[in-house]
Amino acid sequence: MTGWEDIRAEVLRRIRARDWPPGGMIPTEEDLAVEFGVARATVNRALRDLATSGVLERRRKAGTRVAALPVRKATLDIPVIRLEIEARGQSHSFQVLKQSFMEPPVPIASRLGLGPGFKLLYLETLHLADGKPFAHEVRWLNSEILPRPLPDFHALSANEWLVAHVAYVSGDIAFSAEGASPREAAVLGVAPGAALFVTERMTWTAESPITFVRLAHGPGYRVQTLV
Amino acid sequence: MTGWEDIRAEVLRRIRARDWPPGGMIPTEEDLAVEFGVARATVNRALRDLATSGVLERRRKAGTRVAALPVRKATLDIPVIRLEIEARGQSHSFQVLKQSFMEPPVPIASRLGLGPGFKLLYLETLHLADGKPFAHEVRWLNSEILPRPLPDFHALSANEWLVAHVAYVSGDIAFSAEGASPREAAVLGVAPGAALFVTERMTWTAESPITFVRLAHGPGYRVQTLV
DNA sequence: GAGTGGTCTAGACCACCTC
DNA sequence: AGGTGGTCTAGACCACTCT
Repeated sequence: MTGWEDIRAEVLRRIRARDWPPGGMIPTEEDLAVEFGVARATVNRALRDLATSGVLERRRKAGTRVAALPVRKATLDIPVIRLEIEARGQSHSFQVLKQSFMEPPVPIASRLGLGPGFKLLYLETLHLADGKPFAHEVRWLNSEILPRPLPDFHALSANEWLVAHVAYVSGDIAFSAEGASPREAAVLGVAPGAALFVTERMTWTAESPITFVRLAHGPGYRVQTLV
Repeated sequence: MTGWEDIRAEVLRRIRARDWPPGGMIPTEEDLAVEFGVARATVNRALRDLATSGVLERRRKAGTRVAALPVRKATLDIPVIRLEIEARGQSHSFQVLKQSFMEPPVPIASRLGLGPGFKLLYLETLHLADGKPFAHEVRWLNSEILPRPLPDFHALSANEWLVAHVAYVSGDIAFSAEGASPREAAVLGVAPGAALFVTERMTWTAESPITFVRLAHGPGYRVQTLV
């Protein structure tokens, strides 16, 4: 009954027990395969998993060592906002506060790699959980590459429409803390300057930017992870 | 020249091209292996990777489908604070502001699973980047399970000593935004109530809590990820 | 140059889940 | 009950990088 997860557990045990101290080398895959009586591929699977979570550092020829200063890798789930609210047992609704077609501010245009004069669809939305303000969303959409016809974003969340109708995208995410602007304060019902948790996302198709989203969450919002 | 990464790329291309739409089934591993002319294990590796990043959903017997509402999985690197500062080309230093042995506040004690009357080592530290305040750290250490002798934490960062001398640990991480307390404001040189980015970490050995850390970062701090 | 991890193969058995 | 993904094996070749 020796699977790769058993081997991973045993390796972790030895690291915790300091049989294999931080910064030290551990035996080769082949040695471990012999010791545990499994194929090398099974050991490889276990060690590879520990390397992707930052516990081990592996290099060809150099071998495998226990990470001295482990860069912990944490995995976060970034769910669709409706699911996030429903997972709390609350009901999700939203209001489109503003919709227009205009040139984005320079910082956003440059981050999307767009020249001056390029217009984007702008959407400002308030997300509500059980009718109470949950997050303020500002979104810039590259309408040129969106499939037609465009839906009525007052009736359908832009996020979910994109997920269902636009190709799977890659992108990056950033978290920060910012003081609430007067507008955000008014919309979210907090004091101006109150600490907001801000999530910024940029998404792309293979070649073109699709959307930039900024989500500002009110007090009490947490992003949590299990390591 | 067909490796599992090529297959992952081709599968992603088909999803992006909507050959395989969101929520739809894709062929079985065996079919794809035949089509691509590789072993099933190679296809499995590619699809497994896409499943862990949230693009695909897989179930035995049910098969593999394109995620309809993709819960994006983002991976964050949580480096040791010294490395984080040095990676910006700045130099790291720190000052221990306070050190004592006392009972923690109830919320922290309960989160660590400790009964009343249990005393912990308390450390309050200011981290500096190029001499300027970078982050304010509050740390509670379970001194009972620490190896002896304890070092002089004024000379050696508690974090790095722990990494080097205590068993590799598991734990969880949470991010939030909070207004600066008067003390944090004074120490970090910001206005009281200013938005701080807060990272809270709890770490454990197999059985016992080791430490609770709260890091408050000043304005401008971002946590970024590549998806 | 040589040793190490990275990957692939072809086949097999199993656990699980839908039918 | 049967089909699907999850995993393991034994062997092989390759890429990288340290010496």
